[in-house]
Amino acid sequence: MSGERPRRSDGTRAAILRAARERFAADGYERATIRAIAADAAIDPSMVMRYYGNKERLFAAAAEFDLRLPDLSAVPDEEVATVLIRHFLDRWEGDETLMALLRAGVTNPAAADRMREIFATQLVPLAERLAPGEPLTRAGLVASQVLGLALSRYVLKLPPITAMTRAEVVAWTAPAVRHYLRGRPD
Amino acid sequence: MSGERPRRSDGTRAAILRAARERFAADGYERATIRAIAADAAIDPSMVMRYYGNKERLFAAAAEFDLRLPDLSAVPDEEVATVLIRHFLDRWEGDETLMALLRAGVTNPAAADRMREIFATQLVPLAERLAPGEPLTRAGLVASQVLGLALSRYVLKLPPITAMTRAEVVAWTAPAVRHYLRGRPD
DNA sequence: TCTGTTTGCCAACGCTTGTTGGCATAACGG
DNA sequence: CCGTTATGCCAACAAGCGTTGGCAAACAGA
Repeated sequence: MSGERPRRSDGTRAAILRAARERFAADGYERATIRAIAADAAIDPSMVMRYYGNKERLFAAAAEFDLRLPDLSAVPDEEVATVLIRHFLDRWEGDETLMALLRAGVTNPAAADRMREIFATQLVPLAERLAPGEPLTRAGLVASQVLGLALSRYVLKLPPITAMTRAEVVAWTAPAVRHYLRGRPD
Repeated sequence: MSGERPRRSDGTRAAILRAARERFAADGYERATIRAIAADAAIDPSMVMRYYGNKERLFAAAAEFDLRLPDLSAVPDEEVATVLIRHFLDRWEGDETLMALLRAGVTNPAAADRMREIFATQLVPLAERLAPGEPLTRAGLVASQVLGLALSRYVLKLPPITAMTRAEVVAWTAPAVRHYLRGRPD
């Protein structure tokens, strides 16, 4: 019932999805053209339409994403923020889907929706287990710091941020994230 | 030598610039069309070309921006972060140029350039006066937090962040910014 | 082997985009 | 007053976009 038998075109479908993620990540929603994606996947643009219907649905398929947040129940309190930031950096650098979501989410409502959904369904529950009250607010603040870091480092490439090593980034931002997770406002 | 005598078309020029800022802020660089901007300014699209040459130069003119960072030399150390965040919120809500720069900067290299330039020439000097060493790094970190906040609150509209009042935002983020300005990494 | 389906390409459509050149009219300078 | 310049609109262009329909070839099941 749930199992779809493999088709001969699965390779092409996967190539399209891979190329789409690349282009959306590099160029954003409007500048990533179906024609360019098709060229990257070495097939005809009309195939993209046949397999994914239209550009919007192609993006939806390419923007499927799991943060894969680790289980932090065994991690000592003082290290939670450090582990979390390291994990986010890994996800940003190891999977271009997040970049596609960020670049597209700034101008495309559906992409922004997906972004909200991801943080609401995946980060908030983690904050619920970790934080002493107000998990929504805390999760939102952590998200804002992580997103700001990604924006500065990977998209805008602010020189002071790109100049930092991974370890420096973690060391500097960990206290801020720790404050959002367990601290109190002024 | 520096004084350009006023032209009869100055009103039109200003209307174009105002409409351009609005559209770039709302839609980003590629979705903000010359035609839409011209319609908002109630003139013909060809006038935009005559007065600004092309779309890229129009954006450059519309994205002229001054952070107007206040003199913080008289502000007590503990309040510097609070004052700074409040000022950024003011600038973000009172002038759509910053939104135009953010929305455009994610996909347009020239806009990203301008963004880097603004933070480098305006925020770094302030960090040099305030911070005990490493002003570049500290300015970059403050920028990342402020940009992340703006992205979450004004662009992506993450529900937990938009639900916060201005005062709550300031109270929660001030300790993080204070850490970036005067604290030490882990 | 014959038949129907899947995979792929080609050519084209309707539309929107940035951009251009020409033509009218209004304002200005002498 | 006339000639020049500035201002504005109209019509059109070439290019690129998402999208569609049809046709050839390869495959699958009988």
